[in-house]
Amino acid sequence: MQPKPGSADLTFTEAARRKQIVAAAIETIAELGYAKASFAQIARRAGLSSPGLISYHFANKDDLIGQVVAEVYRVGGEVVRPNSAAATSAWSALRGYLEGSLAFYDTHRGHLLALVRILQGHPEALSRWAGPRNAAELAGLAEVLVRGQRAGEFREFDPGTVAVIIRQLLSGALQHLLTQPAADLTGYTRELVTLCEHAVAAPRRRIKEQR
Amino acid sequence: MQPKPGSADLTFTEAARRKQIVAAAIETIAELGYAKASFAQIARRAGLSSPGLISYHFANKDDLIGQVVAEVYRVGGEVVRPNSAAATSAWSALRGYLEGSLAFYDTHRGHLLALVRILQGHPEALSRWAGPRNAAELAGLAEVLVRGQRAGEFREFDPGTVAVIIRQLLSGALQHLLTQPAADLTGYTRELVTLCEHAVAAPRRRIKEQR
Amino acid sequence: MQPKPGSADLTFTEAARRKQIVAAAIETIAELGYAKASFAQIARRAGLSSPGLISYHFANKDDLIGQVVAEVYRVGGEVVRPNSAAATSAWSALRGYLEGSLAFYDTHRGHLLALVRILQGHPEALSRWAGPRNAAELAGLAEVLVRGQRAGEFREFDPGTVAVIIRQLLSGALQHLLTQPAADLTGYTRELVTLCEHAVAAPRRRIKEQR
Amino acid sequence: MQPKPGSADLTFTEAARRKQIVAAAIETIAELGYAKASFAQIARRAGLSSPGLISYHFANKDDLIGQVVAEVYRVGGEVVRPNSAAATSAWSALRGYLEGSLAFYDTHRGHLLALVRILQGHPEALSRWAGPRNAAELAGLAEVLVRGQRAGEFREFDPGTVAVIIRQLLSGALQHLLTQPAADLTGYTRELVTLCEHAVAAPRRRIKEQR
DNA sequence: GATGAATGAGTGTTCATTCAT
DNA sequence: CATGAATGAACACTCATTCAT
Repeated sequence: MQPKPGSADLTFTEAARRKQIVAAAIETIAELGYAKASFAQIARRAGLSSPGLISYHFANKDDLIGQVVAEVYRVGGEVVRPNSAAATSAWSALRGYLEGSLAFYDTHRGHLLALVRILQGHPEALSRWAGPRNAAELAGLAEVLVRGQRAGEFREFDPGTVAVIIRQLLSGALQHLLTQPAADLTGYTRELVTLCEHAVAAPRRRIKEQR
Repeated sequence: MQPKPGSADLTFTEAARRKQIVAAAIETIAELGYAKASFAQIARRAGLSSPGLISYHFANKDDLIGQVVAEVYRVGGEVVRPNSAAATSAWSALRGYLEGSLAFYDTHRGHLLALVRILQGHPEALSRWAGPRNAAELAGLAEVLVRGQRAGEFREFDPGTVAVIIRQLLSGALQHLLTQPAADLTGYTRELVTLCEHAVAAPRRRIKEQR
Repeated sequence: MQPKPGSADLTFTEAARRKQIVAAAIETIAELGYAKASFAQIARRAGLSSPGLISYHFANKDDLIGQVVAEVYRVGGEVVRPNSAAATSAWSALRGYLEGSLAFYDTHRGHLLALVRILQGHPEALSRWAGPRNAAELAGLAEVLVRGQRAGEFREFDPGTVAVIIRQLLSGALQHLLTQPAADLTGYTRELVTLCEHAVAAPRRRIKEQR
Repeated sequence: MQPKPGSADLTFTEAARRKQIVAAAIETIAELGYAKASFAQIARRAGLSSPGLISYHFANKDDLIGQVVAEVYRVGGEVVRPNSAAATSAWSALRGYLEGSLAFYDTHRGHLLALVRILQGHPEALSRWAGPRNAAELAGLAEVLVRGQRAGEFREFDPGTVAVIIRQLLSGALQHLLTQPAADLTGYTRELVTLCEHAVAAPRRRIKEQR
């Protein structure tokens, strides 16, 4: 009945409408929370004449929400990736990833607020949409850690687990940012980066004095 | 109209029913998420004849949810506190807090899943119920950090910020646990504790070689 | 199941309870309006342990409300009747009835507020409870009017109709009193009595035979 | 969300539906009383598929009820105004107002029954919807009375109070009409008009014998 | 493609009434 | 006689979704 998301056969206006609706959905969810982001509200923000139009362009509410999640990850990937890709040492890659992520959180609060609220409000959002993407991100991060260990930059630890922990430090930072919008981001970033450095760094030339 | 939560003057059956309903609410929210945890669902799980019975025992949905939050924090306090109270050094107190929290997360996944979903789904849950409690917990944690710094156990850092970060490491661990129920908790705990140790420990006898 | 209102076989405590509940019902309805006067509210004001007790003593909500109406009319009859019974001329009887009614309205605002709210809120209250009583009152009033016409005190008019109109002047006055509690009752009474006098008095020839 | 009552931008079907629902509400309230006039009952009478449709067209129950009140006053104004506007003398204006009102009451019993029941059943109906309109009507009536007094048509009295009393005579007549649908309206009207005439008329050609 | 009217299941909450104790 | 727990129908209101035009 509706045009399906098979991205190939979308009219131009189709695609534009979908983008417009996704953007309105992000704005709405960020503003009202997931639970109160009804089609009516989203349609109002998108300047649509009726909530029915959303149903016309998306198969489901889940379909729309899935697109929203995809959009946020897409933008995030675009922004953060170059930040760590250019790095030479593992630590500078890690640092780039941390700082890039935090900067992205700061400049795209609306997107991330929407994402967080979806992940919180939709019981299956995590497993359906975020899970795989997070796994990929985690894998990339773990790879950097392994590289750092091999290069002697990082101490011994289980790279998978530590990757998870670092990832969660970032989630925590995001939470902090969204909850306390006035927080001192620069100071927070510095403290977090330093903490990570201490947490993973190999004891420099100090093997004998190890406790 | 309804018997109010002034815990003093509750009938025995009243108290039992309330406990039963709170338990069913925890179960339901853990299973379905906050948004879909309707009185109808909770009543079904509690074996009640009608959703109206919940309204009979609780003034509000918020009243019930508040009781759920209180219950989770109550249990958590009971389990975690002794773990760090007995400690002598700041580091062993911190370690006890970390390990105790993680153990509690592990043994009470349902409770914590419900709590997390409430904090995510209810727009005022954080400010109304969790905020004060978290602040108290953070203050206690910061105090331990300061104690450690004075005793020379911990390096120099801003205790408030690092307390926030450590708190978020625990939230992250909880998230991990709830998301990946099959994860190796023992390994994860060990890694997290080690990471924290490196993150906060003072460089022993290495003041001169400081970066 | 319940003791029926057949007033004969009531225990002493039974009767006392019923009076108490009726009084609480009057108070509640006057205060909250008919629609919000739930058994729970009435029971609270009566100091009863449960709304169920009202159901125990009255067959129905309608049963209770009927008793409330009866009580108000009973008190009203007791207060107003002597006021006009002692009169000699028809006009003084009429005047006594008017002034007595208004005085009763003034001193028993709670009772009358409850009565009015019942008559307004209960779709069948008028036909079931108030209708017959009003008819009786009207008949008495018409009788006075006829007496006055025969005595040459009153002009020619249809006694039944004018009785209705005078009755409604009183309803109007009551409405006024309940709506504007600060109104000047004395002035209002004087104006109303004068108006009635002009409205029914026989033309001229009365300058000499003035009341 | 819903089309708002800004009567300008209503679709044709919108307007029709709203009229239909208002009409059904009037019918329902007249029949069942305000308290039992649920959306379900109104929807049934309007032939709607679900109560939800009413919520779709009106923001609130109060919104709907407000429209009902407005409608009744609108119709009433249309019918009664011309009746007294054409008058030359104060008395003929007053008479026109009385007769016009009574005629309107007679031909629109359903509308007025609904209005009365709303004013009685809704705790804020009077202050919110009827109060201002009644005040305006009273002011107009008092003006006529003053005019009559200045012209020597009416005796001395407090115009405000007598306006209230006359207004209440009409309310009383309405009450009578609604309560006793079989009553002889013509006779009643004649009697009421005569009574008012006597009640307010200046003693004719007896200026010298003035009390 | 787009519109707006409609649908119907679902929400939390209230309340008279019942009944075992 | 009295209690308090329980019941279930009813309430206004919300919302994703459908569909004729």
